[in-house]
Amino acid sequence: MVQTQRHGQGTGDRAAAMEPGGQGPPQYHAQAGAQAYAGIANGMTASAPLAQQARPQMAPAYAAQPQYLTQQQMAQQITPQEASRRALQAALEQQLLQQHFAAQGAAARAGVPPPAPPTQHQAAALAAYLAAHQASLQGGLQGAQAVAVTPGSQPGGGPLGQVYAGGAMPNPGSQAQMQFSAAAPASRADGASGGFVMSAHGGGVQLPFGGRVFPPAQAAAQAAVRPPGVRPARARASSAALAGGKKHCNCKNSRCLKLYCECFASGRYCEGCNCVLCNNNKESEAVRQAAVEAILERNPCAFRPKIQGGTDEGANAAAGPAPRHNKGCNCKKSGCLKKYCECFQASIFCSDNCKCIDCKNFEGSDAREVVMMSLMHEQARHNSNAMQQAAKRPRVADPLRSSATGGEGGAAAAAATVPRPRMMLNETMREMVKRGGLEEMCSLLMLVAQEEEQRLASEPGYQGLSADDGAADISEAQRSGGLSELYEAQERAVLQEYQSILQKILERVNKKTADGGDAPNGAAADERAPGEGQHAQEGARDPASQPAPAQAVVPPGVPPGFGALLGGAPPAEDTTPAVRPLHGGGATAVGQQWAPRAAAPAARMSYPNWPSASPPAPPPRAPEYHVSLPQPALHTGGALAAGANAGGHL
DNA sequence: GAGTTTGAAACT
DNA sequence: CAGTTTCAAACTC
Repeated sequence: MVQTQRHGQGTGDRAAAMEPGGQGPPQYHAQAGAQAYAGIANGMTASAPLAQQARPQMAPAYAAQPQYLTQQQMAQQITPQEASRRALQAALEQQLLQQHFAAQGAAARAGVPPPAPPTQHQAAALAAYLAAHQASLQGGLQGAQAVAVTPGSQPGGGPLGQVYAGGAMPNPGSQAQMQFSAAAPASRADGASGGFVMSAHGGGVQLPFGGRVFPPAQAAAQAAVRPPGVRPARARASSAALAGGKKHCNCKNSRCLKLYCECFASGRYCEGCNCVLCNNNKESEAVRQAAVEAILERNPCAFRPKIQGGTDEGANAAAGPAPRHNKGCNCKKSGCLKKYCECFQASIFCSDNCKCIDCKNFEGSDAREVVMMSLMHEQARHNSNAMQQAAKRPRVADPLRSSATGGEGGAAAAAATVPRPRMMLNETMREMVKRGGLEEMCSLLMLVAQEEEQRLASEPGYQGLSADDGAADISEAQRSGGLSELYEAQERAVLQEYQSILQKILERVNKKTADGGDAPNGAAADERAPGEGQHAQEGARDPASQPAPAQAVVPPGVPPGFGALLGGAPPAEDTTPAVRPLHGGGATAVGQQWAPRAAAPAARMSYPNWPSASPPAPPPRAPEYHVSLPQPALHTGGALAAGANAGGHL
């Protein structure tokens, strides 16, 4: 497995750490790990069990040291930290392989070329993640991140990148930094991205070339809602066009060498973008490197994820720090309810870090709820349309749909044909909220919901919408592997949740009526005179008047406010049997308005391709890993638990 | 698809 | 550090 060695101790500034030969902070070398994972890329088939396939492939890389130890050997040789690290790696490795094999299966069903196996870069990314994890265990960092920047790209495979491990440190200023090396070449033969930024928040680790590795607890939830390889259609297919979860930029003047460029900012080479005079590519590596250094000189944290902290999946929302934007937003006109706002885009509430004006992106904001419902409605329609498009499309092999892009051309095409949201409806809803017409709004929403229901009912094969069948439908769709079935199930679940939310709003209106108050709830507070600083005006955000906001913690790619859809029900079919969450994904009580009904939890859904901030780093308080492996049990007093208690985990 | 709006990044 | 300009994405028509 990965031999993460700590060669030094201490702290240091990031810039110094990145200077070749500079006096470094702790150096971690995950070379063995990258080599080990190289075995993953050797082309395995989906016919044999994962473990049976992975292990033999990896064996050569570990030839120098025993890979499988007896329990006695383990007890003698393995420290608790090492045991936890190995367990984590095994779990992540399994996910990586599962993603790959599932994608293979999906490709086979769709008649498209199989996806490329995990690359050495992915392996290196994983190794970096593990290194950061190790650092967090040893350094006691809270909410540690693994951020890999500045690809080394030395021919023949020099240092692949830099890993920065940081986070909310118990001791301000203390940071552990490390460098990992990998035997893998610094860039893929196909010229794809060389650099990457990983966010090791609870939302998982975004691997450099698509794919995402989740901590065990989330992996199960993810697997439960979406068959790997099946991508929901996109919300917007123009500039937000995604490939493997990546956006394509359209930079014209920055040469993709400034942080304006999302590709560059996220550490990726531009690939398939529409940019002009792009220098963010392998060929211009020298120029690119200079740009990276210049930016880091100006701001050493420039490539760090903008969103930090938070809880895992919201299950323990009250227990951990809420995710927040590092710098905070400065929105003036959008009310922080449009994707101009980085907080909103990242699916988090605005925080004290923000300097926004007339902010409506806080917990309990009715204006936010309206926007969320609008988005949800749009998403339901969107999925429905995509489903119909997919159903109409004959399943034939399309040579133009390359595996490199995840074979999502179909989804893109479907998305491109999706009609625009009902702007009039949205405007009407906003107006109603301004006037305090919650009841009117609810009536309207009811009508829309009925319309959707009737429309769906008119479609052949529609089974109707019951209160409890959402999850079962999705599971069934997964088993059948049908894209259209999945969308159908998703839409049903969305409508179900939609129904639930409407019910809640009506209950609130009724309650207010009963209480003798007819004020439009938070809407009145939301609609304040523009120009007033929100922190002065938002009582809801005043810590003295309201408890700390339990942030809506949602996985990356989930539309803001959809968190309640995701966390709760255990997967109908646990696809990661070797991994079990320590604190299972219990029902997520994210903001009271959005909590699913206890009696009829909605099916959890995932919207992985929802355009989100780059890098996609939402949720998260560091997850508490607990992995069942054929290794000594991780005793609670061990590193894992110790790390968790100290917040020193990823 | 063109034009406008918005807010982050970059610059002064 | 504040104000201004540049930039690209989000949004509207």
